[in-house]
Amino acid sequence: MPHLFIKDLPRYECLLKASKQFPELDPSACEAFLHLLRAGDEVFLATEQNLNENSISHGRFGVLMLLAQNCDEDCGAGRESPGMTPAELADNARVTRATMTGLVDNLERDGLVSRTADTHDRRMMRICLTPRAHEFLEKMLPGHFQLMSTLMSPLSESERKTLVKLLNKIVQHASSLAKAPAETAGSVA
Amino acid sequence: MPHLFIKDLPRYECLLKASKQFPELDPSACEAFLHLLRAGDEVFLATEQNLNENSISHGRFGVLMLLAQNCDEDCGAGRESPGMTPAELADNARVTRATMTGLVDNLERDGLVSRTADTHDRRMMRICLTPRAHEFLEKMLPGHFQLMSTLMSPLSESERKTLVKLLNKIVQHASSLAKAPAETAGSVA
DNA sequence: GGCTGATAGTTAGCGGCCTAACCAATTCTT
DNA sequence: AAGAATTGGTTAGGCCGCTAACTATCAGCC
Repeated sequence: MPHLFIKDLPRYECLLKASKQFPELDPSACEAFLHLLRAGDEVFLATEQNLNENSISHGRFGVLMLLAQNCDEDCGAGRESPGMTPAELADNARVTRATMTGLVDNLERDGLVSRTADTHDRRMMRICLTPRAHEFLEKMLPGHFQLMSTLMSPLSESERKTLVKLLNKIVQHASSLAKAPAETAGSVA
Repeated sequence: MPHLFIKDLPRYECLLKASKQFPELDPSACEAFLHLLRAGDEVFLATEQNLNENSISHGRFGVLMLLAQNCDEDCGAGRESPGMTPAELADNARVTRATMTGLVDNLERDGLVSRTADTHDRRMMRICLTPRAHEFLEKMLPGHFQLMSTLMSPLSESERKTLVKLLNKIVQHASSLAKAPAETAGSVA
């Protein structure tokens, strides 16, 4: 399931050569793009491996984290019903509701979440963490956080700040592209 | 299919707060980690959307690119049989052979690649691009390269170099972790 | 020549991602 | 109050990852 379908990134000379054939190919942009995908993949796969050793998928783990976070913070803030709805979960996890149905199905089957009908709006369901899920998170989260620290350990504090700054520039531009794709892409060409 | 299952990244204060509860959580590492996943996702999704408009998936596109590259370069270098084997493709694309079988199945069904038996070793297949695939790539690659340029346009040349340098540090460390996970993780703790 | 083991490719089955289509319940409109 | 539009959740079917098990072919060794 990697994002980047290449084992060995092309050398810069190859990109230069390819840019002769395709004038649209900007070698330094291409290089940065490929390295970004590669790095994202690499750290993703590292954490996924860790999650798999705890017998959970990245998707299901994400749902548990969302529930843990929103339970802790919003319950105190005066929410009437506990947990979250599948629609909220899907929205926050950036997947479709259909996908969330499947994730919740499997989490429920494994006894990590519970589905209960909302009392006020009978269309809605409330998804809540079970005690078992809390135990599970308590046990595996330290290792997960440790791994994130280890993965980022080669960078100093100031390097991390620089990295975040550069990545933010890309993300902000990309998300503005997503809203008006045709015009922006055309104007740059 | 995002790598990062969170719509809104947590603010730094939240990470600080969480680090009180979990001493293993290094807020700046966590922040860098999340931003890296987010940025990788964002550019990946942007290109995927572009590929989908050309009615091809990222996985299949990767296979076509591998074939296009290895045809051009290795045919001249004195390879006896044209194309690549499924095993070579799977290895280079970082997926299993079973996955590659499926990808080639669909590409063959769509008339973009051909499967022929190797004459020397009857266990092997040779996968080749069809003329239709060459046409297809000619038509859609300029837009793909253009999009990569656009996505990286917010960064200057020197910023791109810095980004690549930082990402390389992470990747090199991560891949060394992958070979000896237990010891390295332990020693850093 | 005929075992044994390694290698290439496929198949079967599962998880998780998607879209499209579908009901049930709510809300808006008139 | 009754029909229309919206919203929440699920289902069905497809693609694409994976592992495990299988067949066919090749290579080595007695």
